[in-house]
Formats: sequence, structure tokens, C-alpha cells
Amino acid sequence: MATLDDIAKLAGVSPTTVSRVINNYGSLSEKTKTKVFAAMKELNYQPNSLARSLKGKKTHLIGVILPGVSNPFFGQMVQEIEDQLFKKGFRMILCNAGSDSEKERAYLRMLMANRVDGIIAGSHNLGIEEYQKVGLPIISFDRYLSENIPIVSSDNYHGGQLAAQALLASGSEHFQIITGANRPNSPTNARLTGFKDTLAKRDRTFDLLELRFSSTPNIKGLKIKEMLLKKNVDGIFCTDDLTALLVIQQARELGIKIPENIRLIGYDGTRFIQNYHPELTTIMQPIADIVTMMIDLLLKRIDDHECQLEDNYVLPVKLITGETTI
Amino acid sequence: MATLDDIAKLAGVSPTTVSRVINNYGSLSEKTKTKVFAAMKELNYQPNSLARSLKGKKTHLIGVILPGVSNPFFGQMVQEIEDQLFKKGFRMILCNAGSDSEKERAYLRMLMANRVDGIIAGSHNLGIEEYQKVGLPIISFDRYLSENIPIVSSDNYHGGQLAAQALLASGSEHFQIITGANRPNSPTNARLTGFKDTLAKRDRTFDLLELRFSSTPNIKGLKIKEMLLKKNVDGIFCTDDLTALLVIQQARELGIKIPENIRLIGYDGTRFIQNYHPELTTIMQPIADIVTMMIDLLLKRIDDHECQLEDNYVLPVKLITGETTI
DNA sequence: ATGAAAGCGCTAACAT
DNA sequence: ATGTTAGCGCTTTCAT
Repeated sequence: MATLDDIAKLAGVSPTTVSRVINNYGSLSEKTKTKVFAAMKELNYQPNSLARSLKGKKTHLIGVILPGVSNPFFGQMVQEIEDQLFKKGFRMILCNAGSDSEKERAYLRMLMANRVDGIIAGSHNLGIEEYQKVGLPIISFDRYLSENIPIVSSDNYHGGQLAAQALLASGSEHFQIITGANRPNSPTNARLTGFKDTLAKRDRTFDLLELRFSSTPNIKGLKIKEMLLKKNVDGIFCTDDLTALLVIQQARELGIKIPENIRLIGYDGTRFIQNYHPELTTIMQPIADIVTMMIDLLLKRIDDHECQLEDNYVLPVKLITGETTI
Repeated sequence: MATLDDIAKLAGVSPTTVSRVINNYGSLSEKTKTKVFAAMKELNYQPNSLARSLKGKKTHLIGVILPGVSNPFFGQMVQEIEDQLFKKGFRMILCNAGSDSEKERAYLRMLMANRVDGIIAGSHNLGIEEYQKVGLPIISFDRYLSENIPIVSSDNYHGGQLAAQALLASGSEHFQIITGANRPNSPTNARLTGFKDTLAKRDRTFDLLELRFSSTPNIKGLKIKEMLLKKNVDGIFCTDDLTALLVIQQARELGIKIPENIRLIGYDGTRFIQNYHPELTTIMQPIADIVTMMIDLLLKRIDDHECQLEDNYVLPVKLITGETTI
């Protein structure tokens, strides 16, 4: 692969001059420019960004750590991140941490070794210490990682309120919420709290079903079926849309009609759900805005590592009414 | 951020020795090792992989170019790629090319500039020339890119055959196939050919509806509705599962019963579909095997740029029978 | 068992 | 307007 020196030789100028042409910097005569450009074309030259970055410049690489990308929510988010980063001249190293803390730890080390300019993290396997030690600009999505790491999230509390209001408005009396395992410190818990508080104001209570994030859909389906059979519920709030799909599936098999017998509301409102399951009432997270916010903050921190940022940035959610609530 | 020299000083040895410890190479006394390790811990040292790679070593970076990741098929594929690459000590730079050739071209340049060790490409915006000029190991998924770039794909032709057989077996008489726009040279066309040939053997014909990849689901849905109303079909083959979901949606709205009035079969069989739409009969692509194959070939080429590989690697598909065919 | 020194490809003073 | 040179952090001969 051609180097800057090769170009210099071919064009009959010094390496510096070539560097100047590449970076469009200092004063160059038109002649030299043309010569150099010609040489670059001829050898299909690409400046080695490793060498460049070694000289203390930015790598323009961002590490993105998420639980996984086969889930449509994170799929859409990653797509959005990639798109926005690209427009700003950054590339992304994708890290699917799953629920494996060892892997996440290894990735963190790798990202440091690769001298990424910053990190967007939306996973939650690790303790605080590891993220503190990284010493790189980090922005978190929907998770508390450590002091001084800003969290961007949608308004989970209000989402919970909206869900409760929608179910109340549709005349439900016996409420059920289905969540993932609730981690301490996770902003996601606010969905539950918002739901609970709103019901409490009307003196209503509800049952809670926790399904571990790591359970397979089959297992989740089974637990849902069990719940559906045992309890007399008529208003269900799932804190993610995929679980809501499982409820629809199980209800259909049991001959339970939605929304006649049960009203159902999900959470996330990805483009995927809007396109392929428009029947589902859900709370939409503003993924594009979340990503814009995260990237904005991250780039600020990259420009100035010391810049002060808020602890929390909360973006508004929206109720999308489908046919699963009346 | 600490450098190798910092460690050397702190440990009271030469940089060379530190390098030896890091790479576990040459002969070291236990004492020195311990000292050096201690120094590394103390400064939370991570070797700068940029500097390492500059010295001619591999970057352990792989570029992955795909149309996008919000589609569950590519989502699952990316997840699989990431997972397998990680286990072999590689990272991945994710490039969503969409249907934007300028972006794909820019990414190709970036990947060269970043000196990735190799590329996995599954997009199809670009002409042959650009991929030829890259001069990096490349493996393609399901697309013809250029001479000497191996293509890994599932057995599209056989998939088409299976689909036809399933519809025939379920007693359909009037066939419809719904595909994306058919590009020349795309292995995907074979799905159509396999379907056609199998029907032809039984003296059956079929209608073709082409939906551009770039159309929104709403538009696709509209065209499907139109088709459903106008034609008298009772056996539909969609060359991807998402389109099949759209057919289910439209049929439901029109009061057409599946499988009573129409039999339906999709293509891809992602884990997502298997979990959330088990009712859909579909042809499953062996994503994990495809990825294993691609990575295997890519690493071979990375080890030896000249190594000879086949032009095509075709992996078997499987019929998954749901309730949309009887 | 350890160290000195050159060099990977580039950029940035500092000349001229 | 262009060139010389040193150095980014590491690996790798070649010495000792």
C-alpha cells in the first residue's frame, strides 16, 4: 500500500508538501497540487490514519457498547448512531456486550487500546469502578454508570404515567405490569414508578410480573400464559414492545380477545413495531433525538474533556394509540 | 494516558523489556516480569494498538458493510459476526451503506485509511471497479462484487424450490411471488428461478410483484392490498419474511383467511420471526453457518492474501413449517 | 537476561 | 512556496 513518501517521490516533491496538499494547509502552488493529486490518483493512495492518529490527532473512532443489535430497538438505535456519526466524520466500533460482564470489560480495554475518541454505552453489566478508570469521554444511554457520566434517556416516568392513563381511560380495572428484572439505579425503573403512582392516585393497585432479560421468548411466553390463566387481569402494561407481542400471541392461543377482554400497551415504539404491528398501543421513545443528544454531548466532551455537563438529559415520550387499547 | 516508556521508567527497565513482557516473548526473569506487571497495573496501562499496527502488525479491525441493521435479518447477522469476530480477537467497524453508493464509496476509503485487516460486504450499491481497487481481503455475502471475491450465500435456488413445493403440497393453484427489485448478477434471483422451475415442472405459472427495497412498508402494503383485491391468488411466496408479515396484515384487514383462502410462505427465518411469528411458514437461512464460513475465509485471506478460494460457497436452507401453509 | 537504536507513516515546528 | 528534521508509541534486529 502506497505511503506518503511514495507519493512525494513520484511527484518529485518533499513529504511535507504532500502532507500539505492532503490537509489543504499552508501555501501551495497550483502546479504542485496538480502533480501531487495526480500521483495520489495513480497509486490509489489513502493516508494511513493510524500514523496520523499516532501523532496525537483524533482517531475519529467511537466505541458503541450495547446489549445487542438483534433486538429491533437497539437495531434502530445503532443504525441511527451510525448514521449521525458518519455525517460528522466518525466511525463506530460496535460492541455487543450481551449480558456478559467479562466481555464488556474486555471491550473497554480494547477501546482504550484502540484510542477511540469516546464511548457511547447502553449496557449494564459492570460496576462503577471500571467505567471510572477508562478516562475517556463517555455518554450513557438509560443507565447509571458512574459519577460525571451523563445519562441520556427518554422520560421513563412520564411513559409509565401515560401507560396507566391509557389503560384507565380504556376502562380497565385489574392491572398487570410486565417488566424486565429491575436493577437498582436504572432509569428504566421509573416506568414502573410512573405507572404505580398514577394508579395510586386513583386508588388502584396492580400485579407485577418480572421476566429476566436473559430468558428466551419461549420461557417468557410460558410465564405470560400462566399469568393469563391464573389471574383476572384486564389491563396490561409491558415495559417493552416485544413482550407485548408475546402477550398478544398467548392471548390469541387462549382465545382471549384484545381489546375486548384485555387492554394492552407496550413500550418503545420502534419503526419496526409501527410498521409491522400498528395495532399495538405503545409509548414511543424518541430514538433519533436521544442519539442526537448523546452524540452532541459526546463530541463536546471530546473537544473539551473537562467541560461540565448535566447528569441527566430526559427526552419526551409519546403515546401512540393502536387497537389494543380502545 | 500512560505509554510504554512510562512503564519502563517506573519499573526501572528498558522499553524493550516492557515490550517483551507485554508480548510474552524472549527470556525474562520472574523479578522483572513482576515489576513490570506492577507498573502496568499502577498506571492502568493499555498498549497503544495504533502504534503497534503502525509497525506493520495487523490492526485486528474488520470492516462490515451492510445495507442496515434495523432489519432483523441483518441485525441477527451483525450480532453473529460481532460475536464470532470477538472470540477470534477482532473488532468490527460497522458500516450501514443503506442504498447510498456515495456513502459506501466513502466507507471503503475510510476502511482502507484505517488499515482494516479485511472486509465483509453484503451491500450492493457499487460497481465492480471500486471493490477491485481496494486491495484488501474481502468476502461477500449474497452479492457478486468482483472477480476473485468469494460469495457466501444460502442455497437460494433450493429455497425457491422448497417454497414452491410447500405451496403445491398445500393445494394452491394460483401463484404469486413477491420479490424485491431483481438486480442482475445477484444470487438472490435464484430464489425466483428455483420457484419458477419447480412450478414449471408441474405446468404451473405465477404472477410477479416487484417491490423496491427502498419503498416504505406502507407503500408495500398498499401494493399488496391492490394485488390481493385484483387477483385471484391462493399461494404466495415472499422472498423475505417482513413482506410476508405485510401480506398477513393486509389479508386480515380484507377478511381473507390464511391458510384457508391463501397459503403463504416467507424467506429468512430469523430468530426474531421464529420467536414472534412462529405461525409463518418460511425458508430459514443458516445465518450462523454463513457467518462462520465468511469469517473463516476472510481470516484465511488475511493470513495469506494470495490463497486461492472458490468463487461460491452455498449453504443449505431449511423449510420451517408454520400455520400459514397447511 | 537485558538494552540501544532504527524505523513504521505521518505531522509540525523550524528553516530557507 | 517548499524542504529538513524530530518525534508520536511501539516492535525488532543486533549487541552485550
